[in-house]
Amino acid sequence: MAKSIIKEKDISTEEKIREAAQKIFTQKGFAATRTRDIAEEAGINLALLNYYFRSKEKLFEQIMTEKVQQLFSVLYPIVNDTSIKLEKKIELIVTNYIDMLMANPDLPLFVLSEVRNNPDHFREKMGVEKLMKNTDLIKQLKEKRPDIHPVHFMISILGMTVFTFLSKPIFQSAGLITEQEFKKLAEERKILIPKWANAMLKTK
Amino acid sequence: MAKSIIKEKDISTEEKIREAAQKIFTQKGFAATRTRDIAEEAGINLALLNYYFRSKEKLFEQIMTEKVQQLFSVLYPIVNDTSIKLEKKIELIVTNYIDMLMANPDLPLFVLSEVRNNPDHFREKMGVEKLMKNTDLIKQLKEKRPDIHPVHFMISILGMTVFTFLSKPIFQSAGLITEQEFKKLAEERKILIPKWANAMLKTK
DNA sequence: GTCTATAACCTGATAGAC
DNA sequence: GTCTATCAGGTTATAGAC
Repeated sequence: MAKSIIKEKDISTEEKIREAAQKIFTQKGFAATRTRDIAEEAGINLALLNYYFRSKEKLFEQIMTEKVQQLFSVLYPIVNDTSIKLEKKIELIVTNYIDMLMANPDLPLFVLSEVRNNPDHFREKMGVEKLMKNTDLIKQLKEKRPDIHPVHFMISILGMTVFTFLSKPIFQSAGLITEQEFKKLAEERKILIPKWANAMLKTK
Repeated sequence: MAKSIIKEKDISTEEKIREAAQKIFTQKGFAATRTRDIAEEAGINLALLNYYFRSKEKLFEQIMTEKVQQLFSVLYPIVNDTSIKLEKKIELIVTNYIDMLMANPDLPLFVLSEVRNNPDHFREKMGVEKLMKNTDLIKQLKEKRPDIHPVHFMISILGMTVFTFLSKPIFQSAGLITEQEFKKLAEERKILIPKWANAMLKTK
């Protein structure tokens, strides 16, 4: 009973550091991040970071593993659900992914960059195989279009979805789009991309 | 006449440094790159780098400007050629872009990362407006599909094209694709993406 | 657990000899 | 122009007081 007295808003120091690290690491990447920035963002002292996580590398590893999971876990429940037909699967993937990326716009660039800098290190952690090898989605794609390698559809659907967020800074810094307009654009793409994907599946 | 005696292979020290810098910067980004790495790659001494370029920042700026140009200049001649009809324009954009990215696979991630880290700094240098504002391509897209904002098509076509190379390290590190298979895949996409883009233009 | 002070190290840049 | 040696500044990590 005594334990329940602890207020919910009292997040532990460890958690404060973790959240600050998430923010800074995903924004600037490993190399450009200074542990001082994380400490300041967390509102604690630099020494505490090493007290809880031992090193910048160790802290980064935790965050990175978490973020990689976040990037892929949206897809796991969908790609293997045999009760959902192909068209609906694509729609779910796109809408769920756009929602997730609206909340975490820095995620793709962060993961792509850090994986590129250290490819073998994240081999097991990503579990792309669980997305691409023998899933129900892949089976459905092969059945519908035996003439085209399913990876082509995956790259195209995810490309149309993710590149929306990757190219955002380019369009924004060129003054071609406001934050408001981007939101509208992203919402529109929830409808457009599945429609287009279906058209792609039918092209002769 | 005397000048022609100089052998072609005698590239200047300045050029050696520039080429080494290109390689390392595009591979690792500004923050993760050490001037010592560049010097070593160029086969010269660290001091020479500062002798020729004054600072890491100045050297980076030169490379970055060059690389941004490289990334966009493929598109300029195509998007404004009024003698090429829409379908052919799309085909040219995709094939030229894939060829350029085959030779420079690190380019997109490098530019996207550095632009994000320093958005306002590259505003003028990129000239995305020259690609998106009042070009013949945009005009043709608007004419064909007045109901859909042309930026939707641009993001989708470039997304399908560029994401092929952005996701390459992911698929590779997962052991899902070899270098050989990737080459074949990229070649196939030169045909597939324009075909799909045309299908997208026709979807009701 | 949390802080201040500092050690140990790394990196960009320069001085000065050749 | 090119090198070696070194400085100056910044960053991670730790020691030690509270």
